[in-house]
Amino acid sequence: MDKKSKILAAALKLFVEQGFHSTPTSAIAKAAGVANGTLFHYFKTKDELILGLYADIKKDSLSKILQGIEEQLSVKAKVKTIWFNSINWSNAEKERHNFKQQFMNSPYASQLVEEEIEEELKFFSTIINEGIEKKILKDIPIDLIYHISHYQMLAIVSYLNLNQHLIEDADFYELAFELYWDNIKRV
Amino acid sequence: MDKKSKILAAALKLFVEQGFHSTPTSAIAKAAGVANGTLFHYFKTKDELILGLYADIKKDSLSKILQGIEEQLSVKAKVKTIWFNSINWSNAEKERHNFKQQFMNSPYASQLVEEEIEEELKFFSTIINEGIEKKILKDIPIDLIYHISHYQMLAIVSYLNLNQHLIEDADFYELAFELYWDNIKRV
DNA sequence: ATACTGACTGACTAATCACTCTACAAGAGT
DNA sequence: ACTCTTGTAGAGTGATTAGTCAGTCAGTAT
Repeated sequence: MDKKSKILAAALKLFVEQGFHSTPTSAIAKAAGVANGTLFHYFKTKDELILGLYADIKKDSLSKILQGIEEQLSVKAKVKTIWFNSINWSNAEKERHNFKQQFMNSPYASQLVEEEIEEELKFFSTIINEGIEKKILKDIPIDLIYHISHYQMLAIVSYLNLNQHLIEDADFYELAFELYWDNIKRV
Repeated sequence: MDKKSKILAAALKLFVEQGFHSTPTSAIAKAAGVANGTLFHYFKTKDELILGLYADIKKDSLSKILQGIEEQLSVKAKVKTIWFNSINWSNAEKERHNFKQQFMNSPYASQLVEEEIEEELKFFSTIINEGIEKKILKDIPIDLIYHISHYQMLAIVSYLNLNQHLIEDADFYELAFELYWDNIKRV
């Protein structure tokens, strides 16, 4: 692993444990096993490191979430795939998930360009749109469906964190997905 | 307003704007119009101030959320009241809401005693339990319903923040509540 | 009057922080 | 052999921070 990756990995771990501002750059460098100056060689400022780490994580999450989406799948199958991918990613990448949440709920989030926020929504929208047109999904605003979907997944991830024994329980996922699907499907 | 309240108010504003750790205690004291030492007279450490502010906000939120709950109301009416109260509180107290979110997603959250977290759940549980027993609500774990409810409200609050024009739209609230109710009611 | 209390002050300090600077090493291109 | 670039190091710096401390002052009880 090159030093830049080591710095990012160490930063992720420490930020999640201690928060952005109570994690000194010196501690990150030390944990990464590099010199103080090396950190600033790769990231001009601490903020750039934080923003860079977020961008990194978002990219990773997005690519994992879109895996296995095929055009010919039914709307429900597509939605289910995204739903599973999202929750699996959050379960598998707890630190990254926590960082994302901490970041999104911090004043840093407002430093993001609007466009960046929309990237995930853009993809989801296509599928939701298809569902609405085919009268499979409720005819309500797309970004309302997106918000509800996003937060329902967060709810499941949070619930699973408190009930670790369910993480391997396939039945639970089926139940949770059907709960979600009932919420957005047309009746 | 006494100085302690002024300190809490100033801290709230600055924490939401700049985050916990990039808000110096000196800035809080200045914004509150008190001397530096006064802040430490009321709060032994900065952490105690942050934790104290959270406790304050939680108390306020809880009391507002429980308003108008009467024993003789139907389960649906009770749930609806809580749902409306919660969303109204978040809309009206944006800064407090943001602080709560920032706090809950930060490493500070883990400093909380388990009991404290459960306070809100305890009240909600009684109602959910009644609903399950009367076969009005789905027969799934109470804290799963709680998680789904909590996050669905967050979704609506977040959606309203991006669509301010709906904040006064009574129809929207009815729609959003029915969406939620469909999710948890027995079919 | 006297004594006492506790809110309040703001200059002060020791520690910590983000970031800079100089130096050096290894490789690549000429 | 020569520079030029890139990566790496870590001591150093000026600014900033949380928290302290010695003391002022208004109010209250005796």
